Amino acid sequence: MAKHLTTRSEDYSKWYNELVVKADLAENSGVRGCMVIKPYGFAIWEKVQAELDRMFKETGHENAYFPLFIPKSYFSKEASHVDGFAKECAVVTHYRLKNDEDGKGIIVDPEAKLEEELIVRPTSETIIWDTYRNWIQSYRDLPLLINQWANVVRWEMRTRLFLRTAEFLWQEGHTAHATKEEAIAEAEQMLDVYATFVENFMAIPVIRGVKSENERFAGAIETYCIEALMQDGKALQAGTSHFLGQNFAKAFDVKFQNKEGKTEFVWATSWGVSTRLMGALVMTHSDDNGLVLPPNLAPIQVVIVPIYKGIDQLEEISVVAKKIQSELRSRGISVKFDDRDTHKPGWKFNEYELKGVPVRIAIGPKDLEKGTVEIARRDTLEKEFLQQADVANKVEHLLEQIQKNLYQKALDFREESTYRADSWDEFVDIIENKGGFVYAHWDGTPETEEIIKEKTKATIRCIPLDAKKESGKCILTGKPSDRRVIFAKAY
RNA sequence: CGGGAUGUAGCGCAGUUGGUAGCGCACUACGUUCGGGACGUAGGGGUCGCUGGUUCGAGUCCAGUCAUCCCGACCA
Repeated sequence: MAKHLTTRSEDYSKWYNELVVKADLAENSGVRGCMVIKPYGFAIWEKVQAELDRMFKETGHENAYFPLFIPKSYFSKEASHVDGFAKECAVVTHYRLKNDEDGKGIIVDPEAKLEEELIVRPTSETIIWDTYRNWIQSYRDLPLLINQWANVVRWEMRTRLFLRTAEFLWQEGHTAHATKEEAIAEAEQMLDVYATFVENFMAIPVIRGVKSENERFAGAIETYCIEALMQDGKALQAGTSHFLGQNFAKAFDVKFQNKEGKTEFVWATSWGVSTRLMGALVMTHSDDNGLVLPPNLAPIQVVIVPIYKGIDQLEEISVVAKKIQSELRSRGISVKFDDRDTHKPGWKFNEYELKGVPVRIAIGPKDLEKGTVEIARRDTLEKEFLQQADVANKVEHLLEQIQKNLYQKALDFREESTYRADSWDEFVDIIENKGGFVYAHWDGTPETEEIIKEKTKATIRCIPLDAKKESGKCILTGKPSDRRVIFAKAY
């Protein structure tokens, strides 16, 4: 499983196994790439949800929920949108089962055919905009700032755990605005929310940019994105925010009266991040010992492992452990005291390393004598002894340090893996032999991008928002270009 | 949908020219252990993906079928 997810040295299966397994659906079901998220993995996702949700609300958004099923006809209303999703939709055609007359089990009742098929949402633009039509009449109803936490289904030809599963969890924001400027500002603001979250909480450095025409979301005028670089040198799109113009407003006839009494179409945005972020987390930080979780996202930030012989010694150690646990908890740190007597200390050390717990505290008989504990950090695997009285201060500080260190390490890696290419040969050499981000000039045409993709498998990840004007020549065609864009092989 | 591979215990795999279904990990019990995945002893667990064929006899040979994985095309 997950053999595609390789570091330079090893594959990620054991890391993933802590979080997720491939869904064990019935054989012959034909459902590929569904996943079961295990409790430990889901706890991380819940932290992602909680923090993002807080940030959405801080920027004025509200949550709502729309139906899973979308009537087929909704999809015919926005042409480019349906083009983008038509090939990967799960379609509900019947609503009833019955016993097979031959007694061979259950079959779909042919008489229970739906008059209009239902599409399991691959994304909710269509049903949401159809609903918004009735919610918006006046400029006073705007802006409409709504987010939905949901699951969606995309029947991909090929799936990859976390990165591209048939069903995945995500949030999708859909907003309506009175002016173009306001909608663009919203799309940019949400990109900023994503970037801030991913960098500060997930400790994953990202580049903010806009997509080229080829990579743009189906139905969008502009797609803003954050792009991250994984340890194997491939790029991963970590989040997108789209300025949809009036495309959906026109397709679904969503109009409002402005202050002058004139009728106008609204301006729209949509934005989303998914459980793919979990894949990014694994592929950014993990090492050969397992997961490495940034403290801000770790369901368990500190684990205390007692080392003991006999129940008497465990009781003595427990007194110290519980004191430390409550000290740390009073500072808002999540602490697990693992006093199971079913596993040995060495086994536990390995288990929590695999799970990526940022800080481990071990307390044994020697520590009881000396009033110390052993403290180990997951990111560097360094260990040291501390006086018990100093633990709370030290750990609080250490968690901050680990958070920063992980970000810095990832950033350093990205810098080392970022290149500038000025000729075609140079470009091909880097893409094929080194991987990473390549800043290069491009003539701005979809045709050129397509040729580069065919030849090297590299695509334009984004046109960075902070790109400086610089005149140069397209690496493929030699035509003039006024700034560099980022190329990479992507997941 | 093209190209390659694979389906045998919960997981990872072996199974020779056809002859009683195996190994490692995990699991259960008891004992000794416990500062980096302990050890011993005794156990439990399988219609060998499915269907059909050849044969006295099929995990093994043949045909079909289903599914999965990897590489492409498609995509967050």
